[in-house]
Amino acid sequence: MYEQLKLDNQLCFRLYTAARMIAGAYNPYFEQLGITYPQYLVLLVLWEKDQQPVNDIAKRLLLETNTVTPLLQRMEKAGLVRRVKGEVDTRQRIVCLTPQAIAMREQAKEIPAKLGNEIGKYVSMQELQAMIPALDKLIEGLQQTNK
Amino acid sequence: MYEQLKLDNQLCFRLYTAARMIAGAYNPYFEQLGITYPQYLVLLVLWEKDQQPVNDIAKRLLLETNTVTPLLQRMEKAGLVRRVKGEVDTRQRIVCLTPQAIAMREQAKEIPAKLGNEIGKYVSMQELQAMIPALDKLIEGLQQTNK
DNA sequence: ATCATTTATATCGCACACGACTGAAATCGA
DNA sequence: TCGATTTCAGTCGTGTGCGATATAAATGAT
Repeated sequence: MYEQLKLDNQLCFRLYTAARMIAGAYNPYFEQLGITYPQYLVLLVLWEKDQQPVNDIAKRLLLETNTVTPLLQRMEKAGLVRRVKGEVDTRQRIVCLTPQAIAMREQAKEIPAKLGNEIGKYVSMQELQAMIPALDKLIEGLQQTNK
Repeated sequence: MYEQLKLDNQLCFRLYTAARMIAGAYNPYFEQLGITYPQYLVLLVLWEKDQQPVNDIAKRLLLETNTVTPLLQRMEKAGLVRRVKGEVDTRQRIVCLTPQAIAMREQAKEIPAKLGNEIGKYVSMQELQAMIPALDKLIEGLQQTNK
């Protein structure tokens, strides 16, 4: 009767838990670098393309600006980024990597492979890869719905 | 060279985002009930079996007690649970559903199906079901590693 | 029986996440 | 051109998550 309300039947709980578990597995590596998982995501975005306004970073990570702003402020305090006033559009704040954060890329380079090894002990890469299209469709769809 | 550090190549980012998106999709329903997603998870656990100590709930949700305790305190303040001293082991706090929370089960019954419809617009149930074994293996594996 | 260890819960501090809202700058429309 | 609207970034309040730590009760060892 309440079959649907059983925890074991809920895909969402698994996604929620898996995300936390992976973040936990990343943590030892991030600790060495003095960053957090969301800060790592910001670095990924900026390593791909430096000097982006807050909004572009937020959109890329599918986060709200009121999440990203404080995140960037903490990263600035930690010496990872600078936030300079936009010249074309003065409302914007352009986020730039510091030399320290640029150098950090070399350290971080090995992390995904290490995580991959860790996770690969438990799940085959094939199974993991197979999840990606479904996740992308889910994200794409709900992202529209939620706004 | 830094191919591994591209956001698009990261499974973890997708899990993290998908979990947030689904939570967002749940929110309209939870708002009506005056609960949050983690509180809903606690209710799922207690609807299955009432009167559990804090530790059992935490273990079931794979959360730390220092996450669950404040969660339960908020739920107690909201009139959803009572936390009574354990009689056998006085260190324990047995968490009990209030009549209000028991009644809420009827309201909540429809939620998973509604979410299923929502998500089903974008991803087939088959694809979603197919992810479950991989997620379970991943969670099981990392859960051990992370402690 | 008594002391050391373990266990159950809790507190504290910090870092997200997000809804609601604000202020200032850019843009749009008549 | 000039007032209305939109956009960008930000603040504030609330609710998680979790590492570190505290406290009291239960358990184990001698």
